[in-house]
Amino acid sequence: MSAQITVHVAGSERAVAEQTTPADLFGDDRAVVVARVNGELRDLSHPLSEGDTVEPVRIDEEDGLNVLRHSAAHVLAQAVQQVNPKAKLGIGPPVKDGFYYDFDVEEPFNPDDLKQLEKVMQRIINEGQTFVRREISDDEALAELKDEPYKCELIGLKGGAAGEAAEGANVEVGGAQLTVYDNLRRDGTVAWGDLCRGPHIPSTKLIGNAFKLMRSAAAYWRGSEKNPQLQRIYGTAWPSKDDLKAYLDRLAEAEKRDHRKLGAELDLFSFPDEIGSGLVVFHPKGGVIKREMEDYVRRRHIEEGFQYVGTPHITKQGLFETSGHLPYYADTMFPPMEMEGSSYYLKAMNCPMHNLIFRSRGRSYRELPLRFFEFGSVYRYEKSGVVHGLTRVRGLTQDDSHSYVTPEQAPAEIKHLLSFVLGLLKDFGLDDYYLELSTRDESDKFIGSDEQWAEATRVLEQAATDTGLELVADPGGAAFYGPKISVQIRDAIGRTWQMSTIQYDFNQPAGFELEYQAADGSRQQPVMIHSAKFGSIERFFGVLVEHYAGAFPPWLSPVQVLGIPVAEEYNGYLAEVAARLRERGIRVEVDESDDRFPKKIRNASKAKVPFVLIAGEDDRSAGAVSFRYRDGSQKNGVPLDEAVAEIVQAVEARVQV
RNA sequence: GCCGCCUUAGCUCAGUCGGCCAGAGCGAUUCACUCGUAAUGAAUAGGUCAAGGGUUCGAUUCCCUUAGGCGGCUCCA
Repeated sequence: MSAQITVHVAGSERAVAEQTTPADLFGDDRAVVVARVNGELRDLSHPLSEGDTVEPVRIDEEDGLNVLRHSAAHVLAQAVQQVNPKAKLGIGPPVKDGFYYDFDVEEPFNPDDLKQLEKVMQRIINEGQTFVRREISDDEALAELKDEPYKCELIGLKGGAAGEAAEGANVEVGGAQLTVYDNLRRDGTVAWGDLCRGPHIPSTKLIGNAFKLMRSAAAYWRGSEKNPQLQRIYGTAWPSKDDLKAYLDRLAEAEKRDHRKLGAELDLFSFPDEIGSGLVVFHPKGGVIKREMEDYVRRRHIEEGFQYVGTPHITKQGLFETSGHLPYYADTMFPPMEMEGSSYYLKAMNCPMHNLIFRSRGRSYRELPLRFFEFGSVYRYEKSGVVHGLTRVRGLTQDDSHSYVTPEQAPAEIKHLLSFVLGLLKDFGLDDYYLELSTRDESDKFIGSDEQWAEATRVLEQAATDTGLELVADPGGAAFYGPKISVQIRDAIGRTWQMSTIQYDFNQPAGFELEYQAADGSRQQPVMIHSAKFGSIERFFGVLVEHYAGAFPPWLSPVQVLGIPVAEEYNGYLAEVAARLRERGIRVEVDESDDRFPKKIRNASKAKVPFVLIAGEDDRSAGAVSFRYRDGSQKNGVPLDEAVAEIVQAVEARVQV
């Protein structure tokens, strides 16, 4: 009988034999894949020491899923090197919903390769190989991995630098002690090994058949454009086949909401090649939605004390020199047009022009806060590979505003803007978002003094914290002239997009020598606060399409009411109904086509019209209509007055139906 | 911008291992049907197979270039 040690297991003390492992404690439960020992994740085979606190980690909790996916990434790498021994390993961390592994290979992977690799992976998984940890010195590792140049590079960077080496690199070389994980076959022979911090699941068997390779893509080594590109394979792995299926179903569902697909199906907008990449045209139905959005937001701005202004789409170069933009953004602006001895740029930001409006005459402290607002169309040369539907375009319209305030007024103005922004998002039914605070880092692209930055950041952070919303730090993400708060919203397939922004700017007022006369007669420099509520009307539009899956609330719906006669005989009656609705400002159409009744219902359904009004003999003789709602439910024989009131009410209240 | 994949009718997609007139469904148009809750039937029109160049007796098919799209990476005022 060996010596006893005392460990804390899931809250209670237990005396166990020396060399006891978490596997001994939790081995009966196959869902336990690793252990948390004194707060650190460990393999189930990790021998416990006196006084250790140990907890089981299940495969379906976050840490467990990450370990499962990381192990699946190892199996992928093993499969790749089995098929192509010349493939060099990059890194292979778990990511949201899956994992990836980067490889340096002569030929990029194609979809058939992925199918083949899945088969090889399945064989490895079925073999039930075990992951065995082995400590190794730096020199031994460099010798053992002499054919893996990327791993050797990581060894050189390990420790403090590993976190910066690449996103995910610290799963390979975590702390001071390097470790290798060997995959052992049932007979004890080593099938494969990889430099890795671990931990891993005990056996490849646990991956089961609940994994799938999703896609391949190139990725820069250690995330830098200057480095060579490796070939990345993305995969997903889940505790069970059902979980995998649920995930794939979720992806398919999200794809149906994709605004690019719905935009074409619902005839909202398109991107004609003839115009150019990233340049959208709104069709009449999309135009209705866009106009409703703009009308509402314009009205709200005016209610909040903004003055509507207008500025041109192009400007001479000097303006962007004064604003300080040109040195930073010239390469993301469309190249200039030469005319009459001047260089004219397409506008990429509105603020300099608003500054000129401010500067057009003397300003008094009594005018502050002075708030300018417009729908400003800007053009940005987005790289060809990043243009994406309505969410990343080259021509966009910002609902852009600039508040000119005294430094003392800034905190209140920021609070005012933030609550205005969040109120607007709520009016549009958006709720899946978080706040991000973008600040400066050590880079020299940021201008202004440390004190100015600290003050601006403090003011923004306070306002953001006061909302009580989730706040994520984004160091280095600030504009060159000042920090910003942004609202990040999630799209149908989980990508997040920056929408509203509020930026604190002490630099442009200096560049433009903006000033106002204070009460004591002195001349003072205002602070300007940039804010965009939708951010970009195009992007906001795209997010709305996905948020509602095309089934817009009535106030935004291109067609709010569609009348469907049971037979041609009732076209006239429905035309009268439509006229009454139209008097109340409702967008209403009557389907007088030759289609048969069920076909008309189907078309209305596909068009996601919020209110379908049906009329046949029963309805006409009663002076009524029958409602058919989007969910297929019915309300028959509704008297006309009531029907009109219900529809008008729903539109005015901006509710979803 | 980089890497990979893709581009056939308005839309979704077959097809051509290089060979007569390139197909379907939906949509559109016309005709018939007048119908009570997600597809009535028939006919017709619609394609320089993304564009340009090359190889070939012959290219929508193979090669190159360009444009556009998709998925990532990098970037994102």
